[in-house]
This record gives sequence, structure tokens and C-alpha cells, in this order.
Amino acid sequence: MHEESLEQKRSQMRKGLLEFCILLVISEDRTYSTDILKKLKETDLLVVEGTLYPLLSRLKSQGLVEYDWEESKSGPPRKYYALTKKGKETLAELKKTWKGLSASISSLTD
Amino acid sequence: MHEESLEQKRSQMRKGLLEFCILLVISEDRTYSTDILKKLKETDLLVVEGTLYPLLSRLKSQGLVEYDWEESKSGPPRKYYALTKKGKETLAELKKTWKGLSASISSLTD
DNA sequence: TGGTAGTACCTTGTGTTACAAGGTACTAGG
DNA sequence: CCTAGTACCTTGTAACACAAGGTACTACCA
Repeated sequence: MHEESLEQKRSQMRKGLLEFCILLVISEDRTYSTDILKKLKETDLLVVEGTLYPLLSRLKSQGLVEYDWEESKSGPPRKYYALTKKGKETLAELKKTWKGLSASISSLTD
Repeated sequence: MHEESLEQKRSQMRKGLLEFCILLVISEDRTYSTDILKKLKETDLLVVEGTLYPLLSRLKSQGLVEYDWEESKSGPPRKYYALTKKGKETLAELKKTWKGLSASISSLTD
């Protein structure tokens, strides 16, 4: 409510792009959650654990990503995620959508 | 659910940008709902009435837009919307956010 | 041995919101 | 006066990000 509406709108803008960005990050290299969080913070897309875990599960159950367990020297084992074939195809489509969208909006912002 | 997930992701991408785009459209010129819907369709951002009306009410109650009634020759009177001072300020901030975001994502898509 | 810190996984509850569907009411033309 | 076109709005539903809380593994050290 109240006067945090600007920040609320900002996070709303990020929201819709989240899933897309996570697919992008995973497509670069197999990674696990903490790493993903770190990379997204670097690119201005704040996410928290409570958002990321359910999202990864969703992508898994949609067959877009898969994971392997890997031991860690500094704690419990990690789930390393990678895109499946279907995930790569979906990502390619989303990139097109993104290009179209960002072009449309850029034309409005002038 | 099932295999509409691509389209679902697409619409999810559009979602977060919707409010921003509506502010953009209104900033160009005072308009009313049907006109807004038309313009958004031209730029790939599909919206429906059931989404737009509550959204406009929300923007109104946040003090970002205001409206005047205007008679129409082809039906009931229309609410013509325009940005308030606060709306313009907010939009300027959102434009910055958009620039940052789109730059970040573009750097990932290469 | 057992206590603390760090890391990693996951779940539950809440509020927001887009959308589908349905509803009211005004104008104009036949 | 009845239909078509236009414009406004509401209700119910499902998805989703986030906050908060929880479990469990490793390593270090007293």
C-alpha cells in the first residue's frame, strides 16, 4: 500500500522477467542456487531463496531444466542445474519475445 | 498447466511491464480505455478490459493519473486519462529502471 | 564430544494481480 | 422500442513473489 509504490512498480517490472533471466543464467553454465542468486544480484534482479527454489522446481517439472547432485567441500551437497533440450528451445523463443517487447517499449520511450 | 507453458511465460513477461506501458501510453496524450487497448495491441502487449479497468483505478488511487469525463457521439461518456505531476515523476523513474533492466538483460542474451 | 557458524535445501502463509466471465447503462438507427 | 455498438465496472480464480521459518550437512575448535 502506502508510498512504496515506486519500489513496488520496479519489482513488478522485474518479476515477469525473472523466469526468463534464470533460464538465461543457467544457459551460460551449470550452476546451483547460491550462484544463481549471486549472478542475478549483479544484474539488478534481486531474488531471494523463497522465490528461487519454487521457481526451479517449476522449471524442473516443466522439463526445462534438470539437475545433478554434486558434493561440496563447504557444506551439504548442491543441485547443479542445466537446461534440457526443451529448455533451450523455450529459451530461444523467449529471446525472440524479449527482443520484440524491448523494441516496442523502446519505441514508446522516445 | 500442460503444454501452454511457452505462451504462459510470454504473457508473464508482458505482465510486469504492463503498468509501465500504460503510463507511457497515457503520457503521450490523454486517452480513454478503448484507445489504450488499441495502442497496446499495436505494440504486442495484449490486454483485456478486465485487466485495464482495475489497473486504471489503481493508478488513480495512487495519484498517478487523473481523468475527465467527456461526451462521445458514439456511445456513453468516456473517462479521458492524463498523468498527474506525480505520475510524470514516477514514469521518469520507471524509465530509468527500464533502461537499466533492458541493458542488463541484453548483456545476458549475447 | 558437543557446540557454533556457514551453507544448502525446502515449505507454508499472505498479498497482489492478470484474466475470464458476466453485468449495467448510454447512444444511434431502423 | 428494439437491436447493435460502445463504455464503464465487478466478481471469482489461479498464479506467483516474497517473508519467515524449518531441516540437515560440513567444518572448526574447545
